[in-house]
Amino acid sequence: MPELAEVDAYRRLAEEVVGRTVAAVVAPDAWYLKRGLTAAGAEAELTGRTVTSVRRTGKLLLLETSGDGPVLGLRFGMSGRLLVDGHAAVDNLMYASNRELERWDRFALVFAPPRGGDLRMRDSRRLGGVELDPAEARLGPDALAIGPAALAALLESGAPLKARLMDQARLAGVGNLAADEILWRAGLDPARPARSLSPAERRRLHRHLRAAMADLLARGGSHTGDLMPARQPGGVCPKDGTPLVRRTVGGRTTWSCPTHQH
DNA sequence: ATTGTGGCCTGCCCGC
DNA sequence: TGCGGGCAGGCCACAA
Repeated sequence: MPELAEVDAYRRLAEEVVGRTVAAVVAPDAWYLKRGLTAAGAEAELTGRTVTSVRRTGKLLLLETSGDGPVLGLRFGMSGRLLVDGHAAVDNLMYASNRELERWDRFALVFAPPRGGDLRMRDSRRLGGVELDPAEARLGPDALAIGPAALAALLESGAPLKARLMDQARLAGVGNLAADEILWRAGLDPARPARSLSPAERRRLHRHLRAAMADLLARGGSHTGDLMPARQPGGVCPKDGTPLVRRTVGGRTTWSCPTHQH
């Protein structure tokens, strides 16, 4: 479930390793290394490099390294957590075990003295991954920064509105929980064709997109939305009390209110 | 090119 | 008490 809100917390945590130099790479899980990367390759490319800055686009966390070193791209999938010096950024992750087991450590940078310490990815379900120099251009604008014109452009499609919001190539950072929250706040039916929105509805969507993402970020997670507590069997709309409807839209479990979402 | 589907992976929870 | 099946969703390969 790490969506934009969680990965941004990871980014802030990862700031603590800026200025530290990689002494060793621990990559015990070959599956976790993507796009041809190997443990030996990661070791060769990263050892001796200093982390110079940390960025985030959508759900992708990026660590820049010194000299002509690679950009390290970290994806967290559903259950990935980030730990720096043994501390986690997010206490409670939905749909993932919150137990702390070292056997779920899939990738780590160990830093050289004097600061030492380490940065670890702990991912029970192994849906995340690590790559060097990820193709950042394949991601759309970040959901916290997208403007109304860019949003209007990505709505030029007959695909379901929700599928469009979750298309990371067009809008980076909105996951399933955030999408439900945004559309619930905006009063829009997730299954509507994206291009069917009127100009007024597009403006409303843009406003709620920005506000909802900022709220989730401030509250500390994509599971902190106002819709979230009702997003379960028997749940009723927190706005009007209508029993929520559960459907699959865009291939994802979708909860929405049949009364106020049109 | 665009859009939709299935599968990856694993822990957890339910019902028997 | 154990076990099997269903479920969660980010992402990618693949099909239409």
